[in-house]
Amino acid sequence: MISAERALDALGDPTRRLVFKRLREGNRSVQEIADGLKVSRPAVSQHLRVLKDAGLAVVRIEGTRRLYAIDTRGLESLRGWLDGFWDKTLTAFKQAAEREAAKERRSR
Amino acid sequence: MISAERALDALGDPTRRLVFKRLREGNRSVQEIADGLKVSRPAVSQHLRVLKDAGLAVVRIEGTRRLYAIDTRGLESLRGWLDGFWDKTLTAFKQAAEREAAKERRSR
DNA sequence: CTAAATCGTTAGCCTTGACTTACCGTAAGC
DNA sequence: GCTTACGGTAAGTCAAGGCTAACGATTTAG
Repeated sequence: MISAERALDALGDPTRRLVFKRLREGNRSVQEIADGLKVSRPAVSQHLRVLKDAGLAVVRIEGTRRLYAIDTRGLESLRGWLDGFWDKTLTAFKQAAEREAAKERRSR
Repeated sequence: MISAERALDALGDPTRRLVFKRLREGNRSVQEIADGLKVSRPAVSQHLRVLKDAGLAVVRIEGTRRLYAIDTRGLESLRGWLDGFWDKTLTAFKQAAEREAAKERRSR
């Protein structure tokens, strides 16, 4: 099971989001991902590890290269978290509105 | 305009997520939110400021109390970011698959 | 078999930011 | 007026983690 909270923690860093966005361009090596970014290759490597542990990235080893790509399970987990949060927010709003209405009736 | 990146930064902290979740219970004062959490009231106050700046919370002043609630605009921004990311990921996947297919045809 | 390329890992530095304590302003109640 | 409750802000501490530099393992090329 992939934790949405882990994914949120992972995406809470701006540089890591840049790395994550570059994963959309398909299977890329660490070097390719690091090029164009302002941080060193080891930094990118560490960010990729966090993304992988959070279920947001997958690796495929090809010779000495490691090709990273997006793991859609992390995105699905995030979407689920967001949907659930949205639902609970709406029901809470509805209940609050009903309480307000009841209070109105009592005071009238 | 509300930035989804700001929202992601804000939700990248576990304690802040706890504060955010408590906002679903309706209009709550800072003291009420802090009760049940393991951090002090000023800490909660700072978290609320970050959430507010990120478009995830709104305040309503009532006497000496400030009632915080969820700002749905932040959630909508997040959802938009996630949907856009999902779309671009899929199209990138599709393009990659087409490139793979073209390579297959060439090698045959 | 040697050399180069690729990437992970570790150590250490240093910045960021989460937290507490203390203080101050403000609004309501006596 | 005075007091009490509520909450934002400042100052300071401290741990988390992001970064670089150096090293090591593995694979491919020649």
